[in-house]
Amino acid sequence: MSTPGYELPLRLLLGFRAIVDELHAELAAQGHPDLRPMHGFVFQAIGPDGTTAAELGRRLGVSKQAAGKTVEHLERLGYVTRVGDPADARRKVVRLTDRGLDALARSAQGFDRIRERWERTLGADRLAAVEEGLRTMTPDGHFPLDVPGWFANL
Amino acid sequence: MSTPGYELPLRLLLGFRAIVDELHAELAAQGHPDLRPMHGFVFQAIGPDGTTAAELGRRLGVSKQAAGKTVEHLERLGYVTRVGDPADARRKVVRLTDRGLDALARSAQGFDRIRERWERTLGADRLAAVEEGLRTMTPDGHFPLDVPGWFANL
DNA sequence: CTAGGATGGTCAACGAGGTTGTCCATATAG
DNA sequence: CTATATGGACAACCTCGTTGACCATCCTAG
Repeated sequence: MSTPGYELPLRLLLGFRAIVDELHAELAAQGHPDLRPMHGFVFQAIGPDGTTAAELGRRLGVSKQAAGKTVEHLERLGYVTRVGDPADARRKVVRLTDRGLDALARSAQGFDRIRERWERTLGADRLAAVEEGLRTMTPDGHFPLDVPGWFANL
Repeated sequence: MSTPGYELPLRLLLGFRAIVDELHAELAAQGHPDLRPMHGFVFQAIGPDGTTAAELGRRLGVSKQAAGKTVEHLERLGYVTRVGDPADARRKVVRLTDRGLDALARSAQGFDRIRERWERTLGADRLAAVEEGLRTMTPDGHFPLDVPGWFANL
């Protein structure tokens, strides 16, 4: 009786979830209790130069209205601001605030800490084997940002 | 420059997504277009002998009401039936129909096929290293069904 | 045998977050 | 200048998970 095929995707999901849950517990303890898993993808999609709600919706794989609601929510939480574009009166550019940048930095540090914990538990070689195997089996290059839209249909 | 910590969860998610998308495409082409990715895990949780909605909720980590709604939905799609338990008039046992068993069998075969493809690409030992590492780092026992809500809400 | 607690199922209200449809303001191409 | 495309906002609706409440049924301790 070999390993059943369903175990692999299940473990992948559980691993992702375990890391994300741990990260958000850290973030909550560091002054970001309202951040949710999808917000990291939203911050990445906004990018350093900011973007519009419509463009954000395209990047995230959701409608512009849904993106607009998310932006409004993050604005209430103080993570983003919307400023009018002098070059185009229709556009309202969404930008990360200092608080948003702080959350982004803490997320990066948190992911590094969690990886170090995996490394201590598994050992450097076994963790490297996992990462190397996943690197081989998953597409390289740009990480897709349409995760929120994809997750909704799960 | 060592591996950034954010790569691991991203690769885990990408791997999960790749497998699930591939299986979903197969199932849709085999007469199960309404089956959504997480339903396979629900079928696994129901098991060959059937269960109650309350027990299903416990196994999936959601409320009994949510499990009941999922059962109702799967019942409309023809994948499960609910039959009264003669030994306990409170219980309504959820069982897989022939269609449900067919979907379960095709899912299992699909997952196995995809795992074999990973094994051919990575080699048996490297795939085993990935699975073993994930097995070490992820908790046993729960097939989380609340994934969409988890991703958006917490 | 009965009283009290635990368990299973269902109904109702709510919230988060997504969707489509519509409308208006503004840009831009022909 | 006009026609089309785009960005933003509003409204109605859907899906799905949650909690709270309620009732029927089982089980166990007196």
